[in-house]
Amino acid sequence: MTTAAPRRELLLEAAAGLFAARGFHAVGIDDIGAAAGITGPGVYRHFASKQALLETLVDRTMDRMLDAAQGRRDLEVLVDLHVELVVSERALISVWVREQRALAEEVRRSLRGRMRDYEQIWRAALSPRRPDLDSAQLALTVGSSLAMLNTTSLIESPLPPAERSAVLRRLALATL
Amino acid sequence: MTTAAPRRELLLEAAAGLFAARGFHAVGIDDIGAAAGITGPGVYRHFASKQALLETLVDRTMDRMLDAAQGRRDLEVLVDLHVELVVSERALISVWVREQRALAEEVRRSLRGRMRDYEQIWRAALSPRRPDLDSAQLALTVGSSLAMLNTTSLIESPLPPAERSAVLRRLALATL
DNA sequence: CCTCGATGTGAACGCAGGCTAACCTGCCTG
DNA sequence: CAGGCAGGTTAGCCTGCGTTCACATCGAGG
Repeated sequence: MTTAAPRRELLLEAAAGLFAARGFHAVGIDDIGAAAGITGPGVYRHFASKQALLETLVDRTMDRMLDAAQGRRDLEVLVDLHVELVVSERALISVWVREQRALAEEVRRSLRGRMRDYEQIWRAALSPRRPDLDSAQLALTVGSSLAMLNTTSLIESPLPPAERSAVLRRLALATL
Repeated sequence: MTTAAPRRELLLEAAAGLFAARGFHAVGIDDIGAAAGITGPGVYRHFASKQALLETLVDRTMDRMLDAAQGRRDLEVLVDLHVELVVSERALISVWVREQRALAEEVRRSLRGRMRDYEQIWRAALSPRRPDLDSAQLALTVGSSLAMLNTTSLIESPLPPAERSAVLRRLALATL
């Protein structure tokens, strides 16, 4: 039924859910293992450490953002792609947004670099539309818009996903 | 010069700065004490626990939001007040936004209730301007706008504070 | 003075929790 | 069929850290 999924993937899903719900530090290795159907120490057959699990999650999320946006020049397409990611992968986004501080400094640096690349794609798509903004204002605007999408996706709402997406899209375009 | 401030206030300031920079769990009691000029155990002369420190910080932030907004009916005034708070108290906002999960469930519940009150004030000010939105859309819009202000205030930017405020204000009004 | 409460200190306790060690099992392969 | 790697298990180590304890200091009143 559910899982032809190899254990490693199960662990990543379990960890994403738990980290999103309770926060990295509040989740124990035993919790993660149990949620994936094994005991705590078994996790170390698949990941070198609890931190490595978090790194993998955050890295993958960043990969997905960059892969999707790579080469796109149309701002509305970029918004749609980001909205799509953000509503369909709430747990990953939550972890990505809130738990970066739990990473080693070196990993965070590389991550910030890649995030800069991502924002650069957005800025390039935005700047022709907004000749009124200088580069610092452009950067802050893009950063805000993304921050809004990321954190808004975590808000509970009775609206069905399709309508949520529509609202998010409208809000993002309004800020841009 | 610096400190006629009683120790208790020093501790709160120190804790706010440290929690904002490193996160609640990554900060030790000894760090907090040291940053306020005493040793770790000395903290317990002023607060019952590390959690109590966090509670006080978060509670105060919520108080300030509610007090400022109480009775206001003009949306632009509400935006200005929030922007003002958010740019002048980055550490408090950072803690308030990111560390609520570290609180006991009971405290979080009460906090969510007060946050609902705060958003209710915003919704009341927004709804006459946006008859096109139903109540769920209104709620999500307000939530997004606030989420954007809160998290954007944490973004590093070369812009001077006054200009940052102006950008934030413009962005918030654009979403509303 | 003497005491007493407020405030701080160094030492130590206890426990949670990440991680390692030692061992078992079963499947795949030569 | 033998052997070995992949992937689990249980028990336990060990460190970090929040918290408590017993004791100093010191300014204020009686």
